[in-house]
Amino acid sequence: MLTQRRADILNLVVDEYIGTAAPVSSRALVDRHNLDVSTATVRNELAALEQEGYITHPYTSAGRVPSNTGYRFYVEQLMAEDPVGADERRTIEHQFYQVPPGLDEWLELAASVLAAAVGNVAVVSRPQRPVPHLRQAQLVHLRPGAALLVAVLDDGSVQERIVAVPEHEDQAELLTRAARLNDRLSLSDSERIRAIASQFEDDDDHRLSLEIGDLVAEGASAAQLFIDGIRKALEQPEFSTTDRMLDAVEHLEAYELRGALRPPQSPDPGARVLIGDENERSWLHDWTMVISAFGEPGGAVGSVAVLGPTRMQYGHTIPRVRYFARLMTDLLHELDG
Amino acid sequence: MLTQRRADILNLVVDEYIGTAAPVSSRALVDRHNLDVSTATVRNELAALEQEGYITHPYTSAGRVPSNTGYRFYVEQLMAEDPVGADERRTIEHQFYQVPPGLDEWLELAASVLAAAVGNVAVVSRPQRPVPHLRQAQLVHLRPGAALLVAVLDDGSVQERIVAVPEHEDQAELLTRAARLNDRLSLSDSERIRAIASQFEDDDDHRLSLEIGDLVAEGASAAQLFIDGIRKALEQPEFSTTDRMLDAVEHLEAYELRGALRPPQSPDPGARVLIGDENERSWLHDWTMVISAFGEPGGAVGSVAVLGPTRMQYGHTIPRVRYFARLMTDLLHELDG
DNA sequence: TGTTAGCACTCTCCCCATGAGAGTGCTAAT
DNA sequence: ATTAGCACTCTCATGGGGAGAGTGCTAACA
Repeated sequence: MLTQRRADILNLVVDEYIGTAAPVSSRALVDRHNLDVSTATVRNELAALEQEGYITHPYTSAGRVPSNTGYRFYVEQLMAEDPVGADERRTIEHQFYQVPPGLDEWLELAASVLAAAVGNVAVVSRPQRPVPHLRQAQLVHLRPGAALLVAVLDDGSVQERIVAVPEHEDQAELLTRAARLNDRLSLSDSERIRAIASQFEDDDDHRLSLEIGDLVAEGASAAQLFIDGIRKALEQPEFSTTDRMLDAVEHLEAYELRGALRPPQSPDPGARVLIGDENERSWLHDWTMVISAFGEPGGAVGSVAVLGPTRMQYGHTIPRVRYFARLMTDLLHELDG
Repeated sequence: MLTQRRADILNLVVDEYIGTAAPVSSRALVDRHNLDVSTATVRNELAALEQEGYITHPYTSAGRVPSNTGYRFYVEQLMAEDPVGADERRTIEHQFYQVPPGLDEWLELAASVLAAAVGNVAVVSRPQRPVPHLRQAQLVHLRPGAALLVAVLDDGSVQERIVAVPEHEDQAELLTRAARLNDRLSLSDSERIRAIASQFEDDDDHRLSLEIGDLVAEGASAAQLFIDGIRKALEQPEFSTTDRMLDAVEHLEAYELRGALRPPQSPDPGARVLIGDENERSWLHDWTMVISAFGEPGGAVGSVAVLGPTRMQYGHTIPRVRYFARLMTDLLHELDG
């Protein structure tokens, strides 16, 4: 366990480093926070903190830089949170009421506003149920023999696919067919739908049921993502060389991020912080991800996340991620009436 | 008009510069293409070409670099096209048959394969009609008083929105209502729908018609884009400084690209080439865009485009953009049966 | 008149030495 | 336990110098 003074110094080191992105010297600590000890004493403490693994040296005689362990300790014990003030809340919420109400619009706006608030990449995923159920299927006649199958799921997402239908059936007949299918399949998940499919005597009903089952299953896998703030994040000194920037650009795409966000099972009131290699994906080993879930337990659940260098304004970012998750939960409620 | 020899030399300069990204010297031209004149003669010709604006000097004594005028002349008169060979065709087309048939899948694959083929950014837009018409609308009951309005347009796109419905109506009643609306609105464009809306006596029918009109109008504005190859493009020496790379990253997003691609009115058999400031958008002044349209005249039309530095392998890129546009047209046919 | 050899001149780019500056670690004194 | 002092280390910015690449010009040549 750290002595009080060491903890205080560690706190200052992390704060300072987060602010300046430059290794922190004993002199800087003493001068800028009028400690009543000398630089030599601070140096001794710094050496001790390094011994215990909370900070490191980039080279022999530069200042100190927090290690991942240091950040972890900072986040758990030291950090002063910078809460979202009433004014800030108002400004943010105001923006949501200026946009036509709609889930996608709000999710996109959330990513954009959050990114601006924390100066890093923000990612918001469209909420979905872990196991979506069919609400209604529809067949839209395209031409003889082909129709667009549209499935609306209970998390509000819409999946579509072109399917074959009997040559002679027109839109009216397709409506009857869709009604028949809905009667049997509505409110079932993909497993159930596939099971029921085999009970249809009509070959086409059977085949279409399987297609519907596929669509419902697809709805579970591909959450739509809203991403913003890439440019801002890349401006930070961590990406001052083109190769680092290239690596970042390569991974900051929906496809990769979807994997990193992995659908949450239920909303949680706090925010998880994954520092460096605490994240499984190796491309994130120089990144920190602050992530929270929103939505109703048992209902559709989405994620709000911020990605940035491990040198991140934790005290600022974490409350904001938490706040946005709560805000999205509230907005979701509003949509549900 | 350029003398034959000057044109030949310009051709070599552009070829060489495209290949090496380094200013081209008189020595390089003579050595690598065993010209039967001396470097001094070549230098005279280069000076003349510079006089006429086809090439420039980065500084007094470096080699020559093509100007935009030079590229333009090259593309129109000099360039040797590198046609898409039978093998290459086979390899590419094979990939499309390995993927489950579906418009979105194919568009995404096209962006990816094209990007790989030309080593630059590829953008493919989902085809849409200039003035889309409603094919069918559907109301999916969500909870008392609210439903998901789903509109399928005649270019196959699906738009959705949550709308208010009378409190007491259940799914069955919504079906009847939707049928009634479809009867009147189906096959109309947004203008027409709005006009018809006012003819409904029922207030809710009126309001819902307007909502449907909105959805159809939205379908015209926001073409979905498939983008790939950013990383590859950014690896080129044109983006060797972080600020240039940042600028590129900032603009290579769906939002910006949508503007640059502007929906084509009809497919054209060739490919347009916009070099540097031939493109209106100022952020593209260091870029070249090769763009072609695909689809049916009078039907849904999309774009295939490649974006890269003005120093681009035109002879390689242009035939491939043309080829992919044709390929997408064919695949579209296939989907239409 | 077009072509060429020769040469001075220009500009970049890499290398390296240099020195200032920042910061530490250690020792000895308090 | 703290501190002053100091030697030592490492980075980074600066600038000089030289090699190299390439041009433009001139004068000779076919």
